[in-house]
Amino acid sequence: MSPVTIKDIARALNLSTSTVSRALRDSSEMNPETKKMVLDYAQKVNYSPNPMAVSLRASKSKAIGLILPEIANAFFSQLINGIEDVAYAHGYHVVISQSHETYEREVNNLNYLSSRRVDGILVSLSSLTTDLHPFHALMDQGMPFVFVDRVPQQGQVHKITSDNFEASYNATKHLIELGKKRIAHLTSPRYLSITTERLAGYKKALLDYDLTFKEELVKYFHYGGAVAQENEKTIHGLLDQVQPPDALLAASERLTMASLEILHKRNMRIPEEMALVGFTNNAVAGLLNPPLTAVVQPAYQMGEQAAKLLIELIESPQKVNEFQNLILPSLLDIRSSTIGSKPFIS
Amino acid sequence: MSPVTIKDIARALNLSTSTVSRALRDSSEMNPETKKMVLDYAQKVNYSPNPMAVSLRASKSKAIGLILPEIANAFFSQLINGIEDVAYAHGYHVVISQSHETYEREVNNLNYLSSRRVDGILVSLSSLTTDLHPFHALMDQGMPFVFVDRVPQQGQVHKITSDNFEASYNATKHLIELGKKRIAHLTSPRYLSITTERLAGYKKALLDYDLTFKEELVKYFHYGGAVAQENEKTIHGLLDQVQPPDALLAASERLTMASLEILHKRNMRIPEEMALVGFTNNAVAGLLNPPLTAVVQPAYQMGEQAAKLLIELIESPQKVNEFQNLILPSLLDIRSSTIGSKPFIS
DNA sequence: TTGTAGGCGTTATCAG
DNA sequence: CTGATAACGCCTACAA
Repeated sequence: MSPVTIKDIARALNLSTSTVSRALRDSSEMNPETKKMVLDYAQKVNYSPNPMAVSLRASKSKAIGLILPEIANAFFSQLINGIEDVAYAHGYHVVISQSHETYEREVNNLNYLSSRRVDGILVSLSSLTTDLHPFHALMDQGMPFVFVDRVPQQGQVHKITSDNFEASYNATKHLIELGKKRIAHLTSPRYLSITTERLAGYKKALLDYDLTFKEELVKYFHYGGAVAQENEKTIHGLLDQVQPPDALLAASERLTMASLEILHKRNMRIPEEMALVGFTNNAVAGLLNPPLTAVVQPAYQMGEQAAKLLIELIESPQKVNEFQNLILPSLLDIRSSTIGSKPFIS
Repeated sequence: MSPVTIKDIARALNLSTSTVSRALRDSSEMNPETKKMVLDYAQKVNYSPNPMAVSLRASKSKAIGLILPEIANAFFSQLINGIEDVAYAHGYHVVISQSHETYEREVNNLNYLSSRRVDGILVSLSSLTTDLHPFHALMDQGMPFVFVDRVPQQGQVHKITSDNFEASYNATKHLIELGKKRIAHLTSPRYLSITTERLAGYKKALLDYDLTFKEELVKYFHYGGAVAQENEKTIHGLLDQVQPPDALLAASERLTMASLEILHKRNMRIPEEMALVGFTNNAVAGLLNPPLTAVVQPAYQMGEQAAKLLIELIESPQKVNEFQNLILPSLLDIRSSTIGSKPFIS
């Protein structure tokens, strides 16, 4: 009924628990026949070691913590996918927690995970995080950390990101080459790394193509698009400016969809009146009205790499003696919301 | 550096570990002053109990396992959301694993979770699962189980589902009332509960409105829509029949999107030539081309209820002496893919 | 009211 | 080559 233990096996085979343990750990310093006997019996009774006992003994939980803004989002769920696959393959399980884009919950989760004694933590920062002290406090205590996608702007940490500068540069360039002159950029709060990098790519493209950067065409969304009211107010405000934009570059899933929705409501012709490029990993971008030109981040691969690095950090910290900073390329999927082969009629 | 233990506190305060333990557990059988002293000190040094030790002692892991087909899917990620929130609030963490719609990986995950000594398991079955023996074997050993959404067709188990019959009935009725006569149903393999129930709702609506059920208008997808090749072959086949349908009712996220994509490719007018209703929790259903009439399941609530029930089962099994079978209502979001207020031009 | 001792399951060290 | 012992951190009879 209750799980078989080493003690049970020892009793059944008239051996000591140490011998059984040795056999199970496949030690070479023992009689091969004894070993075989133990292994066979263990197999027969379907023995599997109690992970809590192993963990207690080794002071390792074989668990990694994950803190991210939200789960129900194409980018993050693909990211989890990559993380889970790698973690699982290495015998780790993943404890997921969501910050819901608030700093308070993020710190709560951090405390929860450390009290859970996870062996390492993966983080994608909330849009409201400015103070990294709680993270550094844990790092100083030796907890391995890897940041993914939304990483700290400064400080020595391990990070896995996608090439936000390049992605944003290419998206902007694409719009410019289509003749757009007043390209607006809708993005997350300033203090996020992704914001800075995407903004920089956007600016550089303008510069390279002799368009002047206009501050009034950049809108920062405090909640990164998570609050519908803020989205509507700001986007309508942008479109109602005296000199409205002729194209939008939205820097997040939610901002992209909010923009599209508002363009629909205003019955604007896309891309003639207003072109739209958005960062999104949603699989149905091509089925939207109109099919959406999208910046697609390599979410699954980012998850894989992040988990891989974290597990290396956990298992052989000395091997990784420099701070890693891996940058994976994004894709620009060009569709009708910019090239407009199919007219959108509302 | 290393975490504070009860022993550390005992030493610092010149007490025995049992006294410290008692204070921490807020025992009444002790000197209030001693208790206060311990509590204050524990607070000061930021003591938190080692969960592995607690788990080993109590033989409870405070973890629940979750097996589902995939994470990167709007329905399942919302489901996880609900589960996580409830679990977290009760001090449990969730170990997620994906079957990727195969039976083999599902059984692997089951074994992994039980070797991990999770306190209970939540399952949404893969589309290929027919043999429930591995589940029942574990149940017989006392492992609490709750099934969600894709639940076993027979056998005494706890289940949380949405009202598939009603949802499907209403969707079909909606199509009939719009004048559709040849409504096709695209669905998962026959042995899934959701398939049977959705098929039954579909049939009943036809019956109630004097339309005859035609076997050739029902298509079962072995992989539940996960394999693009099967999707295309089957859907094109359906549309190429001598008497093609005039409406589609797709019973899963992937089948819905695959259908829409193929209708696009064939330049069909939706809903005039072909109406489409699909089961999907994708937030952007309203931004699709055309905006999609969707059956939306209460994924978050299903997750909450499932986690709540499982935790009850774990913590007070005697309280739940009957098999629960909770059925939550779905929503039908009616949009242009059926009522066609906005023409779709390709 | 507090302390001692033993055990949860495992493994490493040290004897034999 | 095998066995006894102790320890990981916590809790709880039982003893004082």
